[in-house]
Amino acid sequence: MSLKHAILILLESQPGSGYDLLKRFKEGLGYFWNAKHQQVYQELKKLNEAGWLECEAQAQETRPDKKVHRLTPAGHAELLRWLGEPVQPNKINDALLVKLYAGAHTSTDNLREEMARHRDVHRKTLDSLLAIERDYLALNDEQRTRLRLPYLTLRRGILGEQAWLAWADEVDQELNGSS
Amino acid sequence: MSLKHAILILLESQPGSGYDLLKRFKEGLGYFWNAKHQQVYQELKKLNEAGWLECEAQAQETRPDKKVHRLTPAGHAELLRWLGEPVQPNKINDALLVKLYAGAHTSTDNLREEMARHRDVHRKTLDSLLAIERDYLALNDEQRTRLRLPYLTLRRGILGEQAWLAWADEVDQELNGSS
DNA sequence: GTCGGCATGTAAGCTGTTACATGATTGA
DNA sequence: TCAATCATGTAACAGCTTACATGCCGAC
Repeated sequence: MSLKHAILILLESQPGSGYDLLKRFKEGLGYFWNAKHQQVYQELKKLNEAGWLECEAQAQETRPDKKVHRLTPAGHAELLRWLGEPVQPNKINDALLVKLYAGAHTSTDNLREEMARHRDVHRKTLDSLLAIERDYLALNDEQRTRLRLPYLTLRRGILGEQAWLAWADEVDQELNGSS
Repeated sequence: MSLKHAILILLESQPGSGYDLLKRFKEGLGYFWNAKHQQVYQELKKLNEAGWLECEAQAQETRPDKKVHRLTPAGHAELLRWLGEPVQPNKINDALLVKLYAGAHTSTDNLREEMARHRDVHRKTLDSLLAIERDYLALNDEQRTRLRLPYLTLRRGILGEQAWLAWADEVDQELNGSS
């Protein structure tokens, strides 16, 4: 789908190696697009073969060699083409909800533990998103204007996680009210 | 992942054909687990081979023959095993956010149109979820108690869609404020 | 001396999508 | 007569995960 285009976006603003990309995923895009290192390296290979990237080996003194990838004009054109095309609405496949749906076949304790595990994950995600938001809000006007669209994606994360946690409260109330 | 288990859950409460399952997906589970007919038929084949289902052909007068699948004891055991096991938190891959993140490379109009398209989809989903909720709330106590866990999954859908739409308002404000 | 970070990949397998394929019946 | 519903599949491909594989450097 759009891992290809996520990579093009990241390399458009700054050329880099597969390893660099993985770090950038963790910092920003990774909150709404996941990729493991194996997939990134494979995708980079494909993007090079397609002529959207070019690659230059860069020797380093103390570190292993890097392969620095940068967009070609064709890659830039492809990115613009993709941006002009409608994206498919997301399909959701949420195993936790499948489990809850069938929860009558298992114990309430089991469900409560499962919810607690997931709540921790969502709580931590929300905390780190809020920390990023604080940093953003402390920037000057010019920087905030430049980052206004990435900031909107951050807001999506924040509102989404808050809604998840509000839902988790409803679930806990229901599970405790009738244990 | 858990398409297998979603199918086991649906067949646990009521044996049925692949076609029946697809209808049931559309009515309930489909709001948080998607599957095309091709995948369902293939999965049914695998589940039969694994010994979790058994299958009986059922001739019909005016309609094509049906293959009715039902859980075996091994299938039931597998379902219980899966329910006792923690599920992985969802990974999110949201192409719309990727596009918005890179929105500086395209026009504001393009982004506004994209948002409008997605807003329609989410609005319609929310409406149908709210309609299901109204039906649920009109049920008697006994029925509501029986459906309380599926109802929680419905609530997840409702809260999630409402949060999405609230976010879309923020986005529109930002996109219109600086067109 | 061991753990985490830097840096890159291959290969097998599972999951999911798209395209192709068929054919009857019912209602507008 | 045209579209929708019923009913089932195969085949090729794309996307993603898991396991395997290597090796150096710096900090604690």
